[in-house]
Formats: sequence, C-alpha cells, structure tokens
Amino acid sequence: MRTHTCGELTAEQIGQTVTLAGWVHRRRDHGGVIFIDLRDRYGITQITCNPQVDGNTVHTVAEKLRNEWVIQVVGEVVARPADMVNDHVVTGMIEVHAHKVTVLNTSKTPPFDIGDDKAEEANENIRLRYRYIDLRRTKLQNMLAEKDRFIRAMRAFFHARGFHEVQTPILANSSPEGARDWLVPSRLYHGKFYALPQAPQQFKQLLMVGGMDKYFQIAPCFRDEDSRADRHFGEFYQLDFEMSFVEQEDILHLLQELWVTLTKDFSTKEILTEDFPRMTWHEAMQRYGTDKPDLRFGLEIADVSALVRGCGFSVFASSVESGGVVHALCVPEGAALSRKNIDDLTDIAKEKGAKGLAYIVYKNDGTLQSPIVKFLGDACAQKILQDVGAVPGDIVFFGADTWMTVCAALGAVRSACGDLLGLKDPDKAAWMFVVDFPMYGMSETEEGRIDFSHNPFSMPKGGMNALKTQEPLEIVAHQFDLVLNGYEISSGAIRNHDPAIMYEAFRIAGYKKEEVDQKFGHMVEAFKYGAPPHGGAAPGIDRAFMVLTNCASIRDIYAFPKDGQGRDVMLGAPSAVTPTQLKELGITPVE
RNA sequence: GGGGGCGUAGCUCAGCUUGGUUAGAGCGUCUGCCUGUCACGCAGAAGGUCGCCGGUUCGAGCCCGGUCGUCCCCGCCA
Repeated sequence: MRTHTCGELTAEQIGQTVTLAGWVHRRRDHGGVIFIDLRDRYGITQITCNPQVDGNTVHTVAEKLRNEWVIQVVGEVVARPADMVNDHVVTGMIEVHAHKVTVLNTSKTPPFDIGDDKAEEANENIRLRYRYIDLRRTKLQNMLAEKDRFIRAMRAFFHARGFHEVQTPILANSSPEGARDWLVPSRLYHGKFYALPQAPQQFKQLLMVGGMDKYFQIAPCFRDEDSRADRHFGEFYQLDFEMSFVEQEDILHLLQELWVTLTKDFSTKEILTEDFPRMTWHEAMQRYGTDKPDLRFGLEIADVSALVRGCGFSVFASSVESGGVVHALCVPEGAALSRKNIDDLTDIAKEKGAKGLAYIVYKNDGTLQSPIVKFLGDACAQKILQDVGAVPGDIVFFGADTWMTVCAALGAVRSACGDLLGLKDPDKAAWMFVVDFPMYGMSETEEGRIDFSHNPFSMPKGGMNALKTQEPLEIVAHQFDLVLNGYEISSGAIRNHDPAIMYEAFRIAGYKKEEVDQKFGHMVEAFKYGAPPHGGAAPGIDRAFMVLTNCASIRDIYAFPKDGQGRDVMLGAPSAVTPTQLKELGITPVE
C-alpha cells in the first residue's frame, strides 16, 4: 500500500513517483492549493493538492479531509522552492505533489489534541480512555521505541554472557510472605486458587538446582498493592536473573556493568561514580535516614546523642536516657526556609512517626532562633552547631526517638529539603549499592516477636555459625539493593541453598520445622538434592527506565497502563462476569 | 483506611481573594473567503447543569456543609 514511509523522503527521491499512507496530521487549505501534513510512525511529509491536477479530483478529495483521517497518496516527490524549505522536519526539503488521494478511513474529531507542537497535554484520564489515540503522539511513539531498544539491550547483555532466557509460569502458587497475591480461582478444584507470581523467585532458584547455571527473564510480576507515581498498579516487569557458583561480588559487578552501559546508552544523565559506592544498610539508615539514599546531594545526618545526654531539653535527654537517639540534619542555606516550609517538614517527620521536628535557625547575623535553645542552653547548642558543621545561614533539624523512627523521620525531611533547595539534579545519575541488610527485625504486628526483615531465602552472612552464635537482630544477610537517585532499582541476594541453615533461619523467626516443610517444602526438598550455591537480582525495568529518562509517572512508560485506582478505563476492567463463569469456578456471587 | 491538591466549553485554562447585568480566552469544531502554508491567515457561528446535592443570601461559578471523581502522599509494597 506504500512505497515509502512519511519519514524517509529527501532530495534523493526527487522526481520519483511514490505512494505514502498515513494519518492527516494537519490540513492547511489556501483556497487553491491545500497542504496536508501526512503522518506515520516515521515522520511527517507535506502533501500538496493542487486544483489543476487531474480535473480537480485530488483537490476535491483534499477539501473533505479532516484530522486523523487515514489516507493513501500517490504523487511525485518535488523539491521545494529554496525559501519554502522547512528546516524543522527531516523531509522538509521536499513535498509530494499528489496525483491521487484515497480515503482509507475517516475519523471522528479526536477528543484531545495530538499535535506535538502543543505544549499542553490533555488530562491523563481522557488520554487513558482513548489510549490508542494518545499512542499516536510522538512522545509515546518514541517512548515505546526506546523501551523496545532498552529491553533488547538487556537481552543482548545477558545473552553475550551465556545466560539463557527461560519463561516461568504465570499461574503459580500463593506464597505466605510478601505482598498481597493476585488469586486465580481454579475451575477444576473448587475452593483452590492459583496465584500470579510476585516474582519468579522460587522458579529461578529451582532452575539453579536444575543446573541451568545462568538464567534471566524479562519477567512479568504481579502484586495486588496500591499504585504510586513510581509503582504501576498490579503488574510490572523485572529483569530477573540468577547465577550458580557466584559470590555477592560477582552479582554486584554484573549489575554495575549492566547499568553503566544502560545509563550511557539510554540516559542523558551523567553517572556520578561509575564504581558504584557501597554502604551498609545500617550506615545508609544512620547517615541518610533511608535504605535508598539519594546521593546526588549531601545533607548527611549526624548522631548528636552524646552531646545532648543529660542536657536541659527533656525531650532530647529522656530520649537518649531510654535507649533512643538524637540525630541532627544540618541544611546549608536552610535559614531561608519559611515558617510554612518548616511546618510542612514537621508534618513529613510526623508522618514517619516523629512526635515533632525541633530545629535551630543559625541566622546570618550569628544569632540563634529556635524553640529549644532556651532549654538546651547556649553552650550545648553551640557544641551541636559546631559538631554538625553549621555556619550562619543554615538550619539544623533534630529527631529524638528510637533509632529507627529518628532515621526514617530525618530521612524524609532530608529528601524534602533536597526538593525544596533544588538539590536533585536531573542531569546526574547517582548509582549506589546498599549491602548487608539485616536478616531479622522486630515484628510490627506481634510485640516482641522476631521476624524476617526482608527475604527469608537469603543466606545469612557467616552461615550456620552466625545463626548459632550471633544475636538475631545483629545478623546481616548477603542481601543488597541497587539504588539510583533515591529510587530502589533492584534487590538481590546470595540465596540460602543449605537445608540445615534454612531450617535454623526459620526457627529463629519462630517457624517450626513442620511449618517450613508445609509452606516451603518444595524449596527445601529441592535443596536436599544438590543445590548449588547461587544468587541473583531483579532490577525493575519500568522504574529504571522511568528514572533514567526523567519520566514523572510510571504510567507514561506503559503502552496500556492502569489508572491510579487500578482500572483500565479503556477496557473497563475490572468488570463483572457472568453467573455461568462464576458457577464454573465454584464461586457464589455476592449480593 | 487516612491526609493534601484539583474539578468552569470537545481540550488546556482564567474568573473565586472582596457574591452583583448576558461566565471569558487560546486551541479544536462548523460555515464562508483565500494558490505557498507548515501551530497558515481573515471573517463569522455553534458549543456551558461552572462535578453533584444541600445551606447562607434579595442574589452563589465564587461563601459554608456534604458527596462523587481524579492525581499525589502516608499506610501497604518478603
């Protein structure tokens, strides 16, 4: 139906008769000549329809054309007069003088503008309802092309290193740990359910037991949790991979190589440190108040517990006395923050469990403005300011509570200050690893109970000996995260492949052997048959692509995203099903 | 489940602070004119339950209460 696309004709084809097909992007009717910008995926070519051609038939057809009609044009490629060349498009040297215009399909007036020159973007809800129209915009066309290239680069990277891509099941089993499962009712076994995998975690480990040695997959993952700007509802993709006979160092090196390559190829961001910095989970929490620090800026948090022990401000003193901590965040130039800014930051700290947000404004004239200095005393305040390196013009925020609460609260305040002061440079890529995640933490649901803090299948550092000799809360795992600009891009770990260590790890978390056998029996059983040491990671493809390309919303990098409430407003999903379908599944309709 | 922002023409928005004639703009749509534009231009037209319900008032797009929708955040995300 066409000899060329709308993006390839240049001076080279002048004189040729060509056939193009595409959408009417814009029509400019001059009464005599009519110009049509014909658009397809590849570009835009100007068509001219002249009344003199072929007894006026071309012009008559062109008069009826409207935006987004689909047409086929046969015509001659003609050089434009020198002063009519359009430098803004690749095909601007030429135009096609139409000999014949055929309407392949008409179109209703689109509900929103597709023109890419328009600065304004329509409301997301209406773009999602008409996603097939939205996809015609250059922005989304480019995004899908780049994402395709992104995924091909990942595949090439792993294939070049001897990995096999393996498809693991979509209909799998509910797992007792982790996020909420998507359940699929079984037709053959009423009352029983499949679950869509939250990740191919168990399958990839079993592939290692199966001798696959190096596996990867562009893997769909399903978690029934609420969405966020950087978290698509329900489903997302991970670059899942696993290797046998490796140590953590091997995985970190591979990840680093992969993401340095991808950042350079797919992002305009400058990588701050190509040898990705590493810090332990404890250090990240202590210095940045989060397990995913944004290292594009400083604003490090300091521990001032020792300085305020026994001081006159009872909130600080009693916090330290009762085993808690007092941390301080010095924000350079922060004295300029408004009362409203400080109130907002206080709310942010409170959201994270802090009872308030004490502060000292170190004014430019050297005086202090603070609700707490009169209790602290000038000497103590000066000592603190000196300790955190504050100079006139700064503000220092304080958190006083348990270690975890203080870390989380000041971490959130630090991040918000980074936003307020414009410290999050979009042209920088600060990759880093957080290592040594704790194996256990205190359960948040049951008072005093010890539970896995992250992945129960990770190998504790020190193995069985560590489990036997160390305090559970002190044990760290061969588990790490890869972080970019404050976003968690990947988790990863060396797995626990030893059944004896696994039983012991679960025992510490309060699981009896029988419970382990019941819930994870297939895994433990498999590991009894010569499981090799193995480990891997699973970077989130969509989130990484989003951050690298400075996209504000994860929905903008899916062809057909769910909306913020988990609906597909184009399909109308989720939707009711027929009583017959429910009956087959053994489900009694509600109502 | 909780908090915040937003909701006015097909689309993007102004108007709300301080209630007052017929609610505006740009784009789009429709009609007419125009043979060199490329976000063509010119002239004209159509298009509105100001999300919805209630209240205050002589009078509500504007103030108050409720409600619905949406986005962001918290919770949640081994």
